[in-house]
Amino acid sequence: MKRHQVTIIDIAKELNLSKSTVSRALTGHKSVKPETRQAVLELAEKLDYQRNMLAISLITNKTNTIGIIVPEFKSSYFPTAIIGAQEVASKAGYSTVICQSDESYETEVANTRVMLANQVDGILVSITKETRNYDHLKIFQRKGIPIVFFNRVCDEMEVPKVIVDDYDGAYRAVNYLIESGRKRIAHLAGPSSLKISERRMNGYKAALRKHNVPLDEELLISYDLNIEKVKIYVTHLLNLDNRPDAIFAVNDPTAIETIQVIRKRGLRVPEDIAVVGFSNDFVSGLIDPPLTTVSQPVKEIGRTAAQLLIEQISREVADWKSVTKILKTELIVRKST
Amino acid sequence: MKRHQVTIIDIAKELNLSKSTVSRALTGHKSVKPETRQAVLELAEKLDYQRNMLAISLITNKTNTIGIIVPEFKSSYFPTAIIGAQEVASKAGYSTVICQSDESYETEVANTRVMLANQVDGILVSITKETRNYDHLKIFQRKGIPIVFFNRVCDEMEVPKVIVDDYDGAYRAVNYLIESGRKRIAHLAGPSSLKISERRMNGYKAALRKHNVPLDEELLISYDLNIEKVKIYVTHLLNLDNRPDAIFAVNDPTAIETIQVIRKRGLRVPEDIAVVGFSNDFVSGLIDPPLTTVSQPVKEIGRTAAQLLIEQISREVADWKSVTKILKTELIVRKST
DNA sequence: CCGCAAATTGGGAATGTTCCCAATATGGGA
DNA sequence: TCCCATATTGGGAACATTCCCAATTTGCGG
Repeated sequence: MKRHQVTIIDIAKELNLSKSTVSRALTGHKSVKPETRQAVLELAEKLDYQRNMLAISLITNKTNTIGIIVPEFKSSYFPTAIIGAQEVASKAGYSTVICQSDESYETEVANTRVMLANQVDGILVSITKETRNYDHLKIFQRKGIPIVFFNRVCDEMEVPKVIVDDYDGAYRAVNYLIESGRKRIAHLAGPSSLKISERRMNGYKAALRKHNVPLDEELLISYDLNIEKVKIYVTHLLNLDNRPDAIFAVNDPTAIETIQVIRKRGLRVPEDIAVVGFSNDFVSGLIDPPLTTVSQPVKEIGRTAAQLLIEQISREVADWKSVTKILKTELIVRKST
Repeated sequence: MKRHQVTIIDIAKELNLSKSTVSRALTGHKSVKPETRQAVLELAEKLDYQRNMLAISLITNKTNTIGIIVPEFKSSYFPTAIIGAQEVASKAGYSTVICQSDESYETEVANTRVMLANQVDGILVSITKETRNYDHLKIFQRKGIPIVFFNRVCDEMEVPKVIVDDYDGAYRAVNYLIESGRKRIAHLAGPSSLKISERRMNGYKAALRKHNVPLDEELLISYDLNIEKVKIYVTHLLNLDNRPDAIFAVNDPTAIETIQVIRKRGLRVPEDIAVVGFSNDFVSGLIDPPLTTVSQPVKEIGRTAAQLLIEQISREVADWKSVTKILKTELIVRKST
């Protein structure tokens, strides 16, 4: 399928003008006679003329595009964050290229190549659970292309990051469990490669400590977020001699799956075991029983990240302010506790 | 932020070669001495060289990018379809630009401009519920840029489309309700601007007809998919002298909201009123009660659409085969009926 | 050692646009 | 009517790459 594009030269020829004048008319430059501009604009409209951003970007060295790399689309989390980011970006005249790494390091690397080749002006990244090497992301820094992390951040890079106060959220959730009388609280944590897991785990530990509940290593399980494995771990917890009376899950999908497993075993939530999640996924209020969870301002995270990124892009000099914005969480108590 | 890019000319200078040779080495052309290629490749690697797709696309008149325009990201439907489409696209060497029209006609038009300006090789579209004028989409046809509709299609354009058998799915759902003893079945339909609503409504009517149940216009309500309005309509239905004993909703979010409203009124689902949805959203099996719904092969829809699009792109002549692929649905019976 | 074909490399146009600088046109005051 | 300032327009380089055609080098048989 080869096709011919309408170019400013076509318009110029038709109107006996030079391409320079047409270009000026189209970009709204002042020094062009009103009638001329009018004529150009009309003909452009008539011919369905569309400016070729490829050529423009090639010259201006700016694509007005930001890239977003997220690990998955399964929960409502990333789609929601993306909506927030797009909102801010499009208001600032940027379009977005979205890539989904499918929790695979390989794919993430490939995605960064796509972004680089497409000359994005900056990227927003939330890394995969597998990512341990950050060379593919450091390339952006080296090339002077701004990068902002959100949610799943890379600690060894000095760039802006947007996260929520995971520690505090987890602390409050576990604190609530203890204060409502739960004695043995298990934590189904995320992989240690993610800072997010670590912070939530620390919040969990801190709450136990505050109430002088000794940490029982048996009740602390890290897993790789592969949802199928939840069954194994929860079953294991239920089989303990002294089984837990509450489970704090690292995120909502995990909590939801945990509830399913508990129920299949004939136990009741929350009577036998309370369950708490993290993130307040769209589904969490709808399931049975409605899930108690720590809510995050997800859209706001996307907005903030985009804002930070665009700020960096429009900054003249490369003084990466390595700000870390920490947004607040809120404990939403529902029927699962 | 101005930055300098590493170009093939930098590499050429460093190695005392011409840019032509470097280009050939990089693109894997045969007529270049192995040692030369080796040297070029090594230096490129060392300098973090990335080919500038802008320039390449400008010359080849091909961006290897497909655009995807969807109305929303709130349900899991479109994210899932996008995953399917991306899967096929990236296997074929295409990257994707995703735009979300937020159910706004204006935004959709703006999105098509972005796609055009970015010279996408083709687009996948699911229109907004507001879209009634299709000029912005017909531009693509006129320019010879392939377009494929999925889910929410435009009937007045002769291009490939991917849909599910909505009629049949709705028919089977309503048929099931009748056969399980329901007498008065209401239908909370979508806006008449969407063919999808029409087809589902026709399936509803056909099932009634088959069982000689007269169509009660009072029980047939079209609404604009603005989820907040569900409350008004369902309340209205519940206030009828002869209230329905079943509600067939046009999609899952509507069905879920319907259940909430029914329960707030102190009625039970399914004992008092059965509810059926459409699409088998990720959440549908998790809510209370688990929702009976018509499942669609969503990922497969995305895959098929992308496949069709890429076929069109690689076709030499513009013989738009206006095929309409109709995928099968399946009735998933759960506890809400 | 020469000639010729094959292998390898170089030069320059072309892609569609912006932007700088120069060229031309316009108009008002002397 | 002429001049000069201002308004308007034109010409060409530049962006990074590909690709065609031409130029140069290489190697092998005689």
